[in-house]
Amino acid sequence: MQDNWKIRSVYSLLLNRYGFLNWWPAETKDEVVIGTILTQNTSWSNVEKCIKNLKKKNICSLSAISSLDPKELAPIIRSSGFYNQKSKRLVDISHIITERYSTMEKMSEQPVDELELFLKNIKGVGRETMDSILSYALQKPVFVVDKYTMRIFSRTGITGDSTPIDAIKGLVYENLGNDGDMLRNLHAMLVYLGKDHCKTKPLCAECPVKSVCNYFITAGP
DNA sequence: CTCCCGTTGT
DNA sequence: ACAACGGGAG
Repeated sequence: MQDNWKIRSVYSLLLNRYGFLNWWPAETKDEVVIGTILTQNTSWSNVEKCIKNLKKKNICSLSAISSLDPKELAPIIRSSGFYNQKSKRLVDISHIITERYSTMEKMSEQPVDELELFLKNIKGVGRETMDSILSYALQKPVFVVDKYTMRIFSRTGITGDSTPIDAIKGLVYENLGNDGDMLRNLHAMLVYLGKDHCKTKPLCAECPVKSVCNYFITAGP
């Protein structure tokens, strides 16, 4: 057990600023899965339009998408970028999930280890997408590590520059516990912090965690 | 390391 | 016009 005061400190500073966020904008579990694929290397505003298009056509569900031809789906999700890849991946994952579990409800009854093995073998589902599905669609107690997490943890000095994802997750579980709602809230707050302050060119002036951030204290502006 | 891409902000 | 932005596969 490696004790890391800074991570606890960052959590409470973030909670202070953002409060409890009930996050991942989606109406259904299917929609979360669809969103995790569409938002790969893409900002959320681009994804929203796709979701809107899918809803308008009444095909915003895994069962509907599973019977689509990627060729006809591609133009509908165009605004998310990489639409040819994502179109194939989306039809593929919809097929595989509905085939195996029928519904997301059924799927969420399975233990995490089994779900991990299952998800990890799907093309187009990498670490972050898998963890996002586990956490936000299936309500499992999993911490999602994304680009913002890495940047914020490394700048603050919570982790080193290239700490592996598993180590980051371990650090979070050991110091903050593994309550699902808390883990989802932490990830959500880190996303907000990343968008608001911890950008490539950081805006430290109003940053809620600057008091414990190595980047601000030493190298910072 | 390269390819896959549209949207938003400057 | 052009830079910033953001995951995964091969």
